[in-house]
Amino acid sequence: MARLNKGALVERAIDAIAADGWAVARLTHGATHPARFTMEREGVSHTVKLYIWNLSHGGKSRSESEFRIQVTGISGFEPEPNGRTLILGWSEEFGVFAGFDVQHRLGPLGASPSIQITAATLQAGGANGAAKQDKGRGEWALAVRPDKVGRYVQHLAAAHAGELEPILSDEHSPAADPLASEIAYLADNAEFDLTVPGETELRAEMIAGVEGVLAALGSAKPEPPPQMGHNLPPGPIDEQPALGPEIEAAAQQIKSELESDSPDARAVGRAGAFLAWAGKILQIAKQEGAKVLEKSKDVAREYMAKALWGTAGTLGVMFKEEIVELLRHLGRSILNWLQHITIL
DNA sequence: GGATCTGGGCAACGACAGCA
DNA sequence: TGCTGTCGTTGCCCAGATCC
Repeated sequence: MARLNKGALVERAIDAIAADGWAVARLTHGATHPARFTMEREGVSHTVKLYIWNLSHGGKSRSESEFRIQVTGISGFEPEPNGRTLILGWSEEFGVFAGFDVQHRLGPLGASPSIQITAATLQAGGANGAAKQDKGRGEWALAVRPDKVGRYVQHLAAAHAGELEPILSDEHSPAADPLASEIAYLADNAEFDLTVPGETELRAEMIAGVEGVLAALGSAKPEPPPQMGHNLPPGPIDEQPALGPEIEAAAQQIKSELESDSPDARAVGRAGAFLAWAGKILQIAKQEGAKVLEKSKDVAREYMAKALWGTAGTLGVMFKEEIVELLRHLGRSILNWLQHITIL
């Protein structure tokens, strides 16, 4: 089986992440190993350390199903501080990456240690997008198709806890949105210190963002259905907004927490993750609506002039266009705040 | 500048140990 | 006994050094 040199292996992984919509900036170049890079998307940024080798069969004396990476050239794995650390193997044969959990590989290495994964896992990963294999002691090895690698990095901890749903869920799920995912991750996993300098300024920024959302919601009540004419669109324009009450409730909850003396950062984070995701869904609704409306430029112009859009059959949303940006901006503010108060 | 040599890195392979 | 993980050996490949 053809194998790739180190530079090509790093390139393969970075290309996969970039193809998923992440802006990748390399911090190391060529065949430097481990490679380091940053990946940024929609206000979410990760610094990543990448260890990667070719995935090869275990040998003639081994089970046919056994594949592995052989860890050479390093004396041990060093996790990226405040970032993600990937241990990958690339299989040209299966067209998937094998991913191993650095948290289980932090001890001293042998002379040429290997980490195994089965052909069945690799095959399932190629077929389904991702697959997991229980290696015991709470460790999960993964097989991840290149188009899912970006999502894998985003949900690294959950994936190696055996949860594939965030990697495999569809593009409308919260897990598919980096901003909502990162906020939710911090809300559920980080420890916070509200006494750090600068917290009050960031909190004030969030309150302003929440008030902006609430104000926009107040002025985005459904308008009377437009007259149906030969050039007016049919469909959801006359439907009631489905996400409006939930967005308003979440925004009010955040506002209430932030105005208290000791806000619950987890509650703010969870509500904030929902609002960020709601913004994403509205954005998708807008884009899908635009696709539909491409067939009639007159209709599209009229729609956009009213700054309204809708999605038939999914959410039935109908909002002013500015709400998308207000929700996403608020999401970024909440992420910034959570990161600021996270105890390292 | 091109050909050849050399050493290091790494993948391939196999032996062995531990464990269920 | 079979499976899995670790370790050592072998040989290939590549980059740098050297020579013509």
